[in-house]
Amino acid sequence: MVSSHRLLTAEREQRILSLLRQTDVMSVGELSSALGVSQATLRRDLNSMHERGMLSRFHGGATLNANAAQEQVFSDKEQLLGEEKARIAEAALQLISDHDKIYLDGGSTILHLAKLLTAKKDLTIVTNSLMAAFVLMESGHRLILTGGEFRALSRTLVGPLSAQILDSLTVDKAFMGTLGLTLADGLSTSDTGEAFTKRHAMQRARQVILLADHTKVGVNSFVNTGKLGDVDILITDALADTLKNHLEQSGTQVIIA
Amino acid sequence: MVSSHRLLTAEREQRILSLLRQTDVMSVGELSSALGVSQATLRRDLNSMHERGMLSRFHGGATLNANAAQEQVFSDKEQLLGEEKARIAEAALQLISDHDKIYLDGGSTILHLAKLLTAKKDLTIVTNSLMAAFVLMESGHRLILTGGEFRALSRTLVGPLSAQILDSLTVDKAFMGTLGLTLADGLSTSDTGEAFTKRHAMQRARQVILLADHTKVGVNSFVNTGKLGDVDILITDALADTLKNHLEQSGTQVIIA
DNA sequence: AAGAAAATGATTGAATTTGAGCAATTGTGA
DNA sequence: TCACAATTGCTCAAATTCAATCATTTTCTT
Repeated sequence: MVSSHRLLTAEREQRILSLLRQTDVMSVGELSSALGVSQATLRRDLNSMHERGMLSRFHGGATLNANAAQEQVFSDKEQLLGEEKARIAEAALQLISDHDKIYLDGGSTILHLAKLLTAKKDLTIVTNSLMAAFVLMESGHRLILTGGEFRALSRTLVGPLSAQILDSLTVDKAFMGTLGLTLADGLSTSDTGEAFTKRHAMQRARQVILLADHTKVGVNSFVNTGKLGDVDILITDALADTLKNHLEQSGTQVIIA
Repeated sequence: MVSSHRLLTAEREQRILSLLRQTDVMSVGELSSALGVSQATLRRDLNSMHERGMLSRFHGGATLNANAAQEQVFSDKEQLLGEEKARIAEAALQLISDHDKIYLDGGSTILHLAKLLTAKKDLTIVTNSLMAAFVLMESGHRLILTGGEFRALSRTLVGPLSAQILDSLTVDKAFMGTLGLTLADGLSTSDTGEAFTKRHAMQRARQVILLADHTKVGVNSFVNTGKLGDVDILITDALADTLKNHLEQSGTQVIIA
């Protein structure tokens, strides 16, 4: 909405990151005089960047160290629809509270979300995604992997073995991805092992939150992984009104990010 | 820059760690004068860092976590004794045939081995090591992770949860690492969860192969993980004749790489 | 061009951090 | 075992930083 403002703040953010890369730690005062803006503005910038997981905040300044390693890691298909997925991930982040126990499914949208979790404190994170595990390795959160057979295509752990651990845990919220989503057939994916694990994960969560960009809507993949009714909240970037109304009438909250 | 800038929390923490890496143990007084802050502040820092597992506290001062000193970050550790570990790993590779089902433990020596496995065909690899999993992600081998709680220091999956999958599988050969190895106390490691997983893994293997460089010999860490008699083959880079004879007489084959 | 919306900078009270003093605890050596 | 010294955790005041608020400026929309 305010594109030229964004350019200015975006420029500041770039310079903040650049300065932090040079000098690991900087105080609010140092940064403020380096950029020629007031400390109030800088605090607003730092807090906003921290909430988006771009840096670590502490009393008196900021640092990049904690999540510096994650920056360049894995830029596969994250480029594709990066904007939309980032927005969906940020909306999902708002649903997470400190001390929550959550499940993270595979997929690049959820990988986006994983990178933002540094902004939260003391989470218990259960996941079958090897990439998410990699991102969260140094996060300080409690991290539990489901185990199971590794599927190279999605880089997730799937199949009957994965259910052994999964079935013995319960989480507050499960953040799920999907390959397809239709009114008639519900959720679907391409691999039977993957579907098996998804179904078990969704059963073990008090609340199921589906992250799906608009390209997934109307697609029916190969194996069914659940009904739309299993989803408590759908977060997407765009959705036809008819489908939106239908979902909301059947009890699924829809968030357009 | 501003010359009179008080040290920020993050800055102090970095310098504390850096000082401790140079000088294993430091007293509160030494650290306080080295950083130019009061002892009260330093105690608060040390206690906070201790709670986060970054160092060990004792009456009068602090030291790097007993484990951290040994296990540290992988990039550092892989350099250390790289020659010896590479030779041990190559000797271990000779014991693996195509189509084998094997278990890979954590540790940098075994990570070396994992990197060599591209030379083999159609292996089934079970592991609790996240680093090994990353190395083998694109290898084309069948890869199974045990699951369990992630332990940052060793980057492995440990604890009771890991046993659920482990106990339902059987492998031909288990390639194990260790932190300590003595005639009297057998194998030992620093974490109870880690020990639990190691014991289960060794039980599920027809043949247990221990990879340990000479720095591990004579060391007794914290938790016992098994007897020397549980080991079928020991691969190391150097071993005193007395110990070698003793092992061979009790049925453990010794390979000096 | 006028009005609405957003960003910025200053101000103020609240919250956090720091350092010093003091009682309680721990470790040490006789 | 006892006493002595050192270390620790605690509380309190001073200093710093933070979050919230508001006037002002800038930018966007109509």
